[in-house]
Amino acid sequence: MSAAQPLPINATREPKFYPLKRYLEELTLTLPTGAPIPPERLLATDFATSRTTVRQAVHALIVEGRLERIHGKGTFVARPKMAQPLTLTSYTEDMRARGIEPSSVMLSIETIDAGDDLASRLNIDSDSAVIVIERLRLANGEPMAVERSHVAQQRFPGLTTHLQATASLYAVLRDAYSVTPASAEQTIETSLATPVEAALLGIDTGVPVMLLSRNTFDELGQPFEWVRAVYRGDRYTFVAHLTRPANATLRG
Amino acid sequence: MSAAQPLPINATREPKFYPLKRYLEELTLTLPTGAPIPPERLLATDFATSRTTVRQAVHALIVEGRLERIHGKGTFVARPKMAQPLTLTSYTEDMRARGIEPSSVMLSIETIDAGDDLASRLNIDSDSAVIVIERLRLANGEPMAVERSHVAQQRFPGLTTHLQATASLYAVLRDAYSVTPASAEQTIETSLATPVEAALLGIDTGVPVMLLSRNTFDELGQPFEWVRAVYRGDRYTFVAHLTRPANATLRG
DNA sequence: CAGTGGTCTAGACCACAAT
DNA sequence: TTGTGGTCTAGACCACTGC
Repeated sequence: MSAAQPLPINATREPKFYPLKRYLEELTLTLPTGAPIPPERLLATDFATSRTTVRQAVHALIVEGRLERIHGKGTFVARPKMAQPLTLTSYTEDMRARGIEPSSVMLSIETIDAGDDLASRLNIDSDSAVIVIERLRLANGEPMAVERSHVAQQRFPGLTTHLQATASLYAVLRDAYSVTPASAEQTIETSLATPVEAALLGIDTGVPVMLLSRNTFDELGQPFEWVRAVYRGDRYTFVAHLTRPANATLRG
Repeated sequence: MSAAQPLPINATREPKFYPLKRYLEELTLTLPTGAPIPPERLLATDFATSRTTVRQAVHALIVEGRLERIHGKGTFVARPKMAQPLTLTSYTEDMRARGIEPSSVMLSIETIDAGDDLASRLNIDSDSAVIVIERLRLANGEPMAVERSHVAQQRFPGLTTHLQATASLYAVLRDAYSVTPASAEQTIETSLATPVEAALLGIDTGVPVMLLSRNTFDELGQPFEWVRAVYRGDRYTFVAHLTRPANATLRG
């Protein structure tokens, strides 16, 4: 750990929408879930500002999961976020454990050429065929994530047919191919919803989302799946339980 | 896993800034890091749109870490993101391991009353004193995160004095109090930078950030620290290595 | 000084909901 | 039809950089 450094910190210029945002934030604390806040045009005149500025404040609270807009109806106090643990238990298990009814919608199953990137992630040849399974994940009927799983076709022959019967990929892999996930390497970063993702998740284009990328390994340490999933940033919190690596030095 | 459900998916209406965003995204791939893109006013006339719309496209790419704006100079191609592993190794260790020079700036040390929330997180009384340590984390001199650590004063008497000598909290806890982190529970969610956070991190108010909240436990399972940190969403990716819980059922 | 990004405004017009 | 949110515009004015 180095000592203090010259600090290039700028002055704090508070944007004009910020006081309004704080006002609305407090309002959401006093109002019950589902209660409407005043219309944008009224807030604009009341706070002597433009509607654009009002919308900035409202937008910030929507991204933070405090407000919800309904086109033509109004803007309302939203329900609190859900938590998603960072474990290798399944989406179904995790949701059930917290009393949420999970479901999935199969959006598409297609076969593509691996290409260099997918080939190295799945440890296969670049010209191998890869099955791409796209699913929408829901919790209590509300869209939560769009998930795209990639597996090697040569390793799971007939997988597409098996998936006609069950939507559960991991159940098929376990029952038909005796493959179970043993470990995974996962990254999480912020991203912005594309128009397609936004439409599927029922959010606006360009709002912040959590981009999850996971490489899943079997008991032999072989990668058998690569997943790229987009989670709603306004409805999800990821939770991780950490333990110390055996050889770690701790100085943080 | 439930079967398919009625799909409430809206039509994909692509916003006007999206084609321009794609154009600029490709441009960042052909240009080297640090190269400027055309000025906003020029892009507006070239693409027959308003400057507001141009700024939306540029903003999206800034949030994604592809572009960087410098006031009065221009907009430039940014460097790629860094990765932050989700482990209990220290910030210093993690950064050094990937060839990045870490540093910290102590922003403030103060003592406050615990209150109900902090009391339950640290397993102390509500009227106990809590030491709050706020630090700015940097990598190669660039601000990466603002971290606020909370520890019980009664457990670490004289901590404030110890911290005058070293900025490293974990080193002091280990050397002076024989406390080492054994496990932690951590959550990650998206948030928006407040004006203060934005000023410290050198980003704009309201851009997406990663909000990390961590409760750290010692070898006896006692919580000794609660941390709340804000990481730049445009510069960071969190990485987690997962292994399967012994009793987990896997059906995902 | 000219050129760049930063902020904010007033308003037009569209899309959707409720009546 | 009225009232709500959704999108986009043209432009004013400010702040900063570099000459």
